[in-house]
Amino acid sequence: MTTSSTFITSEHEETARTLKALAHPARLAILDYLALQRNCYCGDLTHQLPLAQSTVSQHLKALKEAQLIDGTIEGVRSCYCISKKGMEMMHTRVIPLLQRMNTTVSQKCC
Amino acid sequence: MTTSSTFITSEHEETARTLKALAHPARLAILDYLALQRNCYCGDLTHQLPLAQSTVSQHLKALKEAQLIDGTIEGVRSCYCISKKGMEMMHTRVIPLLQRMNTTVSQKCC
DNA sequence: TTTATTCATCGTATTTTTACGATTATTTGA
DNA sequence: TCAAATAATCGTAAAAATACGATGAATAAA
Repeated sequence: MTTSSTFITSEHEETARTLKALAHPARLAILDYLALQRNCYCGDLTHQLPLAQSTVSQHLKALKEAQLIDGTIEGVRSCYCISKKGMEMMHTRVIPLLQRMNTTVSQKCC
Repeated sequence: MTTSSTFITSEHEETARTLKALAHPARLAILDYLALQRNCYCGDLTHQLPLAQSTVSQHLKALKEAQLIDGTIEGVRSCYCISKKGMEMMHTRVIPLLQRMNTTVSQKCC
């Protein structure tokens, strides 16, 4: 399903990619933690989450590929934080799309 | 991953379920169409989307189970529309969670 | 009554996601 | 130099998502 028709736009495809990266309880928890703590290491998350280190690393990779977080190597560790660019995208693309679904809904329609 | 720890809250799990239902280009397109048209039948969508009728029906089911749309049988057809209740949940749960990720982001942090 | 229309559901194949342990690479500390 | 710590990556197994055609159930039209 990468076939973009006029009905399914590139906006739908791009937004769906971002939403897919967000759509996991562990990844939401990681983002919430980062929002609160400003930044953290992979190990911090591995201690908090009921998941193996390799799984946490994998979730971080997914968030990074979706440009929702940034990661920097600090010696032997990796420091992660919420991506400013990703948050901009969230406010310019994702949230507006979700909000415009509300426009014509006034009462029961069918 | 249904193990709710103190780190992964029920809010994260519930919101992830909603986001997962949203995280597909065809489903976003359906919701966008419903927001514009107010309501439509399964057949309308099947004509528009590059997908088989059974697949469209399956996507509609996913949206319905996530309480994002309502469906009513009208004779031989099924009429779908955006769920008022689902939109309320979007504004009280989903969007606030996405927005609070932005709070502590001011500049590059790692 | 018979036929056509519409849509949900079933069965199934394929792909993707999720999770884990093991391994590897890098860096720090002894 | 050698051992420990940290995190990424690899290989892999299991589960979930996605898509399709075929079928079935219900209604409407002939």
